[in-house]
Amino acid sequence: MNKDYLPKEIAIYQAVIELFEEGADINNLTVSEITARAGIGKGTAYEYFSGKEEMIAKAFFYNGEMFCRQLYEGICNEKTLYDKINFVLLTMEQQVPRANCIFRLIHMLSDNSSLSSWIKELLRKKNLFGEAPAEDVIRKVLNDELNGRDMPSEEKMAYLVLSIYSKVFCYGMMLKGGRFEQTEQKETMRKLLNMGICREIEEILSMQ
Amino acid sequence: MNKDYLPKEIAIYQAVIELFEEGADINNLTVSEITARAGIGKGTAYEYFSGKEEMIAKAFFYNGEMFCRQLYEGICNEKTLYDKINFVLLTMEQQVPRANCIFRLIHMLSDNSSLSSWIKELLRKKNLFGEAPAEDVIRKVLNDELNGRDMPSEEKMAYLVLSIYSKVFCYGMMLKGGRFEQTEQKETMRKLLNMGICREIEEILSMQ
Amino acid sequence: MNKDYLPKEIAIYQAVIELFEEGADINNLTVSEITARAGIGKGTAYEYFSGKEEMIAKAFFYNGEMFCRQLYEGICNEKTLYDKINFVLLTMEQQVPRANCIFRLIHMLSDNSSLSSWIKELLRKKNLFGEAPAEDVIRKVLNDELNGRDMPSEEKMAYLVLSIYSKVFCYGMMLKGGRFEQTEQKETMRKLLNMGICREIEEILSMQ
Amino acid sequence: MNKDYLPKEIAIYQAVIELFEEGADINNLTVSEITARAGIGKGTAYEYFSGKEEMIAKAFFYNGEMFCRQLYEGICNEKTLYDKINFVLLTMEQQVPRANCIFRLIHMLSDNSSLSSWIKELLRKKNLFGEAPAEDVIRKVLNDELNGRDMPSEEKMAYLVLSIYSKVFCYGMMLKGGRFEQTEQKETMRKLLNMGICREIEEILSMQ
DNA sequence: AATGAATGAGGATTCATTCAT
DNA sequence: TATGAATGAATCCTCATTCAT
Repeated sequence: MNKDYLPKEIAIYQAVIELFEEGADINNLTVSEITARAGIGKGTAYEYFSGKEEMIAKAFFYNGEMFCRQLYEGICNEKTLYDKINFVLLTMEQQVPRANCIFRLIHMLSDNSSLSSWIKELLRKKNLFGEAPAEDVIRKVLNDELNGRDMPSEEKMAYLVLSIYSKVFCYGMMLKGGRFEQTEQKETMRKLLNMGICREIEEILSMQ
Repeated sequence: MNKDYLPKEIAIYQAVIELFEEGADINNLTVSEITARAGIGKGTAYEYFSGKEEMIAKAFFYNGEMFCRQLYEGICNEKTLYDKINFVLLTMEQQVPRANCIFRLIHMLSDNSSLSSWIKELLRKKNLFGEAPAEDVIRKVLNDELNGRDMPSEEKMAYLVLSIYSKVFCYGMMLKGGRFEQTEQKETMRKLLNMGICREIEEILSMQ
Repeated sequence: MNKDYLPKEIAIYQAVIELFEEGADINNLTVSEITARAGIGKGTAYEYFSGKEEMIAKAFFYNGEMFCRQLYEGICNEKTLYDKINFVLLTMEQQVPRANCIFRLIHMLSDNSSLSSWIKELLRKKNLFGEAPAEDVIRKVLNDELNGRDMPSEEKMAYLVLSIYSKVFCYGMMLKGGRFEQTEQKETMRKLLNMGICREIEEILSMQ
Repeated sequence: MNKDYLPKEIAIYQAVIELFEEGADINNLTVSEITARAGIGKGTAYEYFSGKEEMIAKAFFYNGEMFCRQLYEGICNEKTLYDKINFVLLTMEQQVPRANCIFRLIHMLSDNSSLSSWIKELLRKKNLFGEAPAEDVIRKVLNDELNGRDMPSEEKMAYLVLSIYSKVFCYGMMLKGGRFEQTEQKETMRKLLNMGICREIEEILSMQ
């Protein structure tokens, strides 16, 4: 995996992510800050990247890849659909800063910024599109669940994916926004969301 | 309404929104561009705003208010819940650029940028929080629907709001991302989303 | 004349020329140095010029124009051809630093530098080419001399111009290079050059 | 000859000259470009030269030496003064790129650049001054011509050298500048120049 | 109140040079 | 001896903000 990435490259990625998690605004991040944090010379960064934009875009992309991979591995360890979804929601609750990076990445995609172009380019290179990496995970989970049952139409699948994605994503956004501060609130909401998702899957699948 | 806003103030707001809709990146918008588009002198803008950030934040906030107001008026003209939701989804399909401004506003809230602080400050001044303006609308619609029925617990209300909000928001995001290109695709998705929302409301309300 | 030039523009031109005359290498001149010397803000320079190159190229061009104009006025005050040429050679002896700017300008034209492109562009805008401004002056002087005599062929005229230009130019170059240090040396050389030029004109004109 | 130069040294010289002939601006030449073209490592160049300036200055100096040597050999093969001069003018016409390097070298001498200092230093080491290498050749040719006649005064010799040098040099400059595009134009000019030079030599020598 | 010329702090980027291998 | 990865000083240029008019 990481064989694909050179050490200095990763140092830059981590520096960017750390700075972001510490509250920096990516649009005001400076190359000096990044390289100082990464512990390398300013000029060195330019041996690996064409410019600041590439550093930041790739950093978020890299981080997104790692996060999705971990998430997917965690999901695979769970048996039931309910537990899988619960794992995802819990992970988001527990790893708010890491999740924020993902949200920022998704937001970036709908910026008109040049970071947006970079991210889209990176997704294209991996044959992925837009929210696709998350969508991919959801589709895999749904396919596992469908095992032995009738495959619903593509429209219904797309709807299910959107429905699940939207709930998970917006729950995460609201967590970040500081809603649901108390633990019980989160727990209740998590259960309602999970039940809602499971119920909807059943309903869609039972439509003939 | 607009009595609250001075003409030059509005000129700035419109300039910012126009530039954004034409593809400008808000983080690279310059005061020169904004005032040139607004047709006023650069110095004049500083008579009305403390700085660039305030101009942009308030422009998006103003635009969001106007959009929500229009949306709410449209909703009020519809009778059934299904039609109300359909109206919202259709509006988003038909007014992608305007909707984008709203999405950008929502994204801004989870930036670490100073624009984010400004928006939060503005929301606070209006006693609103986070996604609250949208949430407000949803709550009003739900309350209309609940008329004469048992009020569900606050947790369930919060869940319903999140569920509805998330579907509408993420549908809009995907529209912007270029998914659902064909008209029939959009129509099918719109119906499925609307049915899903209505079904869920019924289910939550029927839980004792 | 100077109505064509704004005060800050001239301030930049003079700063560049002064710095050059003080021994600065134009390729290592910095915008900071130039604007500091001109007594204006760094940013201000960019209100008048697209970049450093334009500042320097236009400065030398402006200086060249002024020098040629003065030279031409001086020439017009002299009666005989001999006195005219003597005036030019003397001027070069007495105003070595100013003359250097002209030489540098001429050298610039055969650089592959971007300054070269700028200068060529400026000459083109004035419908002049290459060494043409100097050539122009020489042609005017020759025409005065020819008054009432047969006009030689264009080839011969071109040759005369080249011959006169080359002697004057290379004498200037050698002066700059520190040759002919003693006053008598200069005087002898000046006389020989002047006689050579006059003799050659006579010879060419007397060829049938 | 080349025993004086190490292979890597020559590789650098040729790289610099090639890049210049291909249109590079010497002031924007980078060490990377030079060493890449020379086919040696960047660090290696620093084993042979103290820095970039030395590389470029010595490259032009080396090239100048080679060119002058070849030119002188060619001149020696010609019998009459007219043919010798014709050979020089023809060589310049036919080898414009090579000649350009010489002109650039001469221009460099009147720069205030550090390259200028290097060139001057190199000339000093060879007991030569300024335009001296070219002057040397001219003096030799003149001495051959004077064989058996009265030696003119040093002033007159200096004048003759300047006169010849200036015509040849400025003709080359104009060739480079794109004047005299047609073959016949060049031929006519060459003849006029050559005749002018020969005539002047005769006149100076016949002055008692 | 309205303006826009002037400003200079700030930051991205380049590239000559070094030095560990 | 040969190398090229790493460095950071140096410099161009942008643009938010001010202030004299």
